[in-house]
Amino acid sequence: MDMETNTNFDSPLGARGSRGSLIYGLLDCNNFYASCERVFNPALNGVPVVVLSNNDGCVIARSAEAKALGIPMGEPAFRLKDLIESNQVTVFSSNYTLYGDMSHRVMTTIAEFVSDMEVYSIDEAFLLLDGYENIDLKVFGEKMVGTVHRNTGIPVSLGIAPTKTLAKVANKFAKKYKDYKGVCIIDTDEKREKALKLTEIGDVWGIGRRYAKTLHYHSVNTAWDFTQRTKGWVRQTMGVVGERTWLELRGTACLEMETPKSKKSICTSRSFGEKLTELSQISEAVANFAAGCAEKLRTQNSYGCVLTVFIHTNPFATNQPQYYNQTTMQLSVPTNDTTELISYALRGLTAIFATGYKYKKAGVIVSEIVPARPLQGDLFDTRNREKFNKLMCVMDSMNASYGKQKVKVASQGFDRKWKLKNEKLSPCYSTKLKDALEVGAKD
DNA sequence: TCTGGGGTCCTAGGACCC
DNA sequence: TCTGGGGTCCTAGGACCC
Repeated sequence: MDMETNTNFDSPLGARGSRGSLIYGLLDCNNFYASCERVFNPALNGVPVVVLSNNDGCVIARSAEAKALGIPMGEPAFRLKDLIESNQVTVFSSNYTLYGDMSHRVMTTIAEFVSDMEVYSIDEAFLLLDGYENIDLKVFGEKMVGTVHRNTGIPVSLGIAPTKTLAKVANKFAKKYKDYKGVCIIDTDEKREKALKLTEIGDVWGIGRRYAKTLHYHSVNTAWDFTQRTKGWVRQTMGVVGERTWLELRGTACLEMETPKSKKSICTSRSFGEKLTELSQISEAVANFAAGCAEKLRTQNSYGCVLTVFIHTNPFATNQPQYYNQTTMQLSVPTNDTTELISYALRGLTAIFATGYKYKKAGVIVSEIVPARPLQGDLFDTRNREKFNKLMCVMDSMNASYGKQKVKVASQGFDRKWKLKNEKLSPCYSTKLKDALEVGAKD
């Protein structure tokens, strides 16, 4: 359906109707990374801002003004050079320390309003609004949205509906139409129908590029078209995952709130700032990736049993010889020890490294993660685990006090040829002072 | 010249076993 | 020539998410 056919363009679902069984809320931050950069630099309000991925590769966040210029999500930065210059777009390298801290502030504020929440990503949380039947959800939602904005400086939007997938749909409307004041509620079948008819099938949560193409081929263009197909057809075409989306869009909740689980796999990987050809250079990078995985494991108090190393050349450089390889090792004893994971990772790298290629990226993945080490280890394990455990504790606490990477293992090196580019990094406004205070306190 | 990083879940097919 | 059937486990690959 065309937007123009709507009489009320600013809030196409019309006035609020009588309430059905509302349960789920989805609150997410508007243009999160760009908004974070703005919080500490108000001069950026009203002007186009974009944030680039690691290595200053491609666009991963855009302010409304940048979107209006037609800058697409995921576009490589080098292709946007002219557009950026001619429109004076402010460009930032991604600053995950800043975004992580701002995210925490937002989530903490939401938690003051809703006890049952699921932090779904760095900038989104699902809320369970069961038991809120007797309050005006529109008023409640607007208060929450306003408070988050006031307390953190980050603008947010809230969608409320009977299922998670519909809450996602509602959220898009809350973002798109000013009259909703940041909160859109789908609480009747009429609104659901209207919303789904205005929603492109590819914009539905759970429908990616691939399925969108298939569905368009079958003349399914809107979320509403999709819901009008039979369950059997959807099951056949898209499996159980598609069937769930179909049910959710029809108002039957099949995705519940999830409790945070410890991760099943942990990956640390990067593209290199410059192409690497020498095993020694890549070893340094891989040692750092392994160290990164070890730290993440220790943070969540767990141990890995399997380690994978991979390396590859630049797949976009089609005129150059390509190489991709990976190897996976079972570890003799579950571990989160930096030195041990590094030694496995380097052994793996040596096994898969081939000379004569220009390498672009490498990574380390730890999987089969367990919460604790089994009491009965490997009988032939000769490592003094007690000692290394203490060493790791000391390393973590020193790095916590004096800053990341101050203490590390020799093979992590100082050369850092593999280091990524981030030429337009903003200062860590939100954590700089805190870090200084923490160092001071421990001094 | 220059194209991110970190996850999850599901399915199909092969190996293997009884 | 004829050549079971069912279960489990593992893995690779494909799809999705932010």
